Amino acid sequence: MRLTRAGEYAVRCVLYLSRQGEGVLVSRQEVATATDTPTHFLAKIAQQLAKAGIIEIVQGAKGGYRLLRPPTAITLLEVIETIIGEIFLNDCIARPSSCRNSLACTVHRVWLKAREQLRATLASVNFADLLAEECCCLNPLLNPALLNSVDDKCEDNIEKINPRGRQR
Amino acid sequence: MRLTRAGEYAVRCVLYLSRQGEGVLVSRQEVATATDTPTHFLAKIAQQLAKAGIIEIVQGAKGGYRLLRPPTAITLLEVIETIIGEIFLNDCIARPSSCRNSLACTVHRVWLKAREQLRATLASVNFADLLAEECCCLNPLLNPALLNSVDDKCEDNIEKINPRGRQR
DNA sequence: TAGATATAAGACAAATTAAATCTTATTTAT
DNA sequence: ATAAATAAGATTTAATTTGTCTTATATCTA
Repeated sequence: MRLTRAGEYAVRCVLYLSRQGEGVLVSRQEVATATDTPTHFLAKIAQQLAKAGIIEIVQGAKGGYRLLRPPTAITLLEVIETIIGEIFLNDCIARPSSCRNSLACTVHRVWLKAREQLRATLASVNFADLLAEECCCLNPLLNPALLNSVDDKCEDNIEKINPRGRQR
Repeated sequence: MRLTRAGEYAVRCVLYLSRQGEGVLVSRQEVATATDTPTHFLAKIAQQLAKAGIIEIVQGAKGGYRLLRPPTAITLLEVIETIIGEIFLNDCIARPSSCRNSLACTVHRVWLKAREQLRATLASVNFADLLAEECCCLNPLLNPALLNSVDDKCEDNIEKINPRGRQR
């Protein structure tokens, strides 16, 4: 029950392109190096992002990728679902035909709420928001707008999970 | 990004035991048949539930499983995390050492919120709640308490996902 | 106490999914 | 034309999930 690595790579890719600016052409090689993504894997991810109208792929020598929209117009949910498909959380909701037992069906209502909440949270953040801080764990100058929209116990949680701090 | 089948089976198992009542001994065979779970797979799941103090396993002839607590004292989150482990949603939060790129780290804050919301939603429902209705898709007599605690657009969503209705 | 019946525990195998790589083809700048 | 870049998809590798099997142990009943 977690985001796949392909999803993580896609987020990094769009974030990197957002930092360079809308419409700026960046080579695949540069993106791959900067985001620590295997080049050929990035190619596949980029193709999906292009199909979704998030980036444009420029072929040929001096080719590369460029963001097609302003970072404010791209949500985290959109990028993630472009790669891993619509989020459903459980089979019972995703493929109702797989649910042959009425007992299992009893939990539908809860899963639907959980799913909608999760999607709403991811949809509430765009890439300009994400760009506003280098890293939420290290940067002491937190963006107030972001603080409002998300859990303000972030530091505590990160501390709890990883007491030694994040490594580069 | 979804609940595993083992998790689904665990929910069905605890739900079935809840229906029989706290402390009532039910054979593994009966649970397996009723919940449509492979017997040996159920055995493994039951062992985890037992370790977590949710059920008791009685060995020997006339053995089986029994619920150790009232259904009101068992949450959906507890059963699910007993089987699939603590919910983290993404690697970056689960294993901070896997996050070598500060770009990826920027999304930590959002994932933490999403994760806490999801866990809170699953923790807000106990097995007495779940037992209150046979199946949220079919039973017209919905439990008002449940309706308050979860998304009231359930029917619409289910309709949207599966227009032909749920099959047995 | 012996035999039957049930679960315990964990090894093992199959299936599925995810991740990464590789190859051939195509596109474009120079 | 050539070089440099991506396209597309086949293939491989790895990880995870699911399911099965075997041997051991416990308990009821006769």
